[in-house]
Amino acid sequence: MTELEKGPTGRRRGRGARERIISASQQLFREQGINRTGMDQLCAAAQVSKRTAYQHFTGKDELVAEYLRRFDPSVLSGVFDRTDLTPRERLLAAFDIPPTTPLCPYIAAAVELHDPQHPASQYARDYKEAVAARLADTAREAGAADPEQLGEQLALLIDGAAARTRVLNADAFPTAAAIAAVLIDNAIPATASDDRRREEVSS
Amino acid sequence: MTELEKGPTGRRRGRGARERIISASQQLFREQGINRTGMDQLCAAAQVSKRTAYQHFTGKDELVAEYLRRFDPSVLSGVFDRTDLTPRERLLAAFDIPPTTPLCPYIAAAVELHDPQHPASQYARDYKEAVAARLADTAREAGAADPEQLGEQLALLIDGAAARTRVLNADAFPTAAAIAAVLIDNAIPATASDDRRREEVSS
DNA sequence: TGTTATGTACACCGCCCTGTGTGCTTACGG
DNA sequence: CCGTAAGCACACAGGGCGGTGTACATAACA
Repeated sequence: MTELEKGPTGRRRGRGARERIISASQQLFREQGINRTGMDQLCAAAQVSKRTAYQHFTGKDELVAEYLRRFDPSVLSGVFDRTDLTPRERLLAAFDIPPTTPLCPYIAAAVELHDPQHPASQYARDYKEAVAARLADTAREAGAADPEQLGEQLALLIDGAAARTRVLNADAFPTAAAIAAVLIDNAIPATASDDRRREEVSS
Repeated sequence: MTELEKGPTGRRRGRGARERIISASQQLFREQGINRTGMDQLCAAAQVSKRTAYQHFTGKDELVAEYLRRFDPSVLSGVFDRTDLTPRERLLAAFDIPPTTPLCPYIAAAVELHDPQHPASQYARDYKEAVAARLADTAREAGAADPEQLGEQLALLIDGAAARTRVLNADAFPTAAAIAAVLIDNAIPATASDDRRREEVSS
């Protein structure tokens, strides 16, 4: 069954209702949250009948899981694949988020679902660990003494900035970037090639 | 830990139903989240009739706001008022949270309510800013070069650890504490007192 | 052509939620 | 003692939610 997983708008037989549903959920779940988005509204936004939606997904939970599963490409890839930046610049670029980003949906999902056993919560953990791993890879490339530690630290900074931005309604990523710069400089033994700002502690 | 009897509000003849309601909401909203806690369940836990609850609070929103408003004493005070610690130790003690703490309820509330105009969201902002201010005060006491910046940075670390703990279901505060130690040491010009501890082993 | 998978339109169910209306019981203060 | 206000028990309204049943329409492919 369902061999229609052709990625680009699977023009198999129907007219891609499944993609429209996922696309609508990407938008609505982000804008309004998961619990505040009803299936009626979602189906209306996707221009899909409710019956069709429930033929593609056994329930809302499965849709939520798929919504989280399909996320990495949009945020993760854009930063780490830039070859025009040095590894150190790439680490810092992770904190240059466009102001359009509302909030990391994985944090929101973990709070809203409130069930660590939920499949979507598992995807959230996977994503968070994947981000930390990629940060660690880049940290290793940059010559950090303990790449795993630095990766975990930078990941924590990103999450902190995301959470704080949400609560305070004010961009907290510059603060996180400043911390990241300090951590990176402290973690890289002695790199003369980079433009790192040696900090003489005020003075 | 419901030690609800005899609040200062018990001036009337009633048996402090209001305090019981707030106490129950403290527990249930934290354990289950706001949206997942119905008024029926809450009233049952508080041993209060639903009618009484709605005579004390015009609606659930008002109760949620009050739930957030009454929080600072339990978490905030315990750390900053310890005179047995040096300012630097006090800053680090903010990351020594007991494992009983589920998650900063302000972050959860901001996600669950999803409305920056909600009065509870305003309380959340006030609290976050108050914590940052107290951290800044302590940082100033510790002799930091830029206390406000350090306070904001440490506050971000706390929020990041809270969010990450929630998503990954694993304690992230040790990592945050390690970052905090680096930031503090970098921010304090030259600690002649030299009370800096040995480097904590960060997992 | 016909079959089958896919999608549509709309009504519908049961559940749980916030919030009320109504009448009754209790505790206190004068 | 009685009066009054706080609190209680119970039922119920109104609505949104997730999810389903049924009958019909369309596109692809044999």
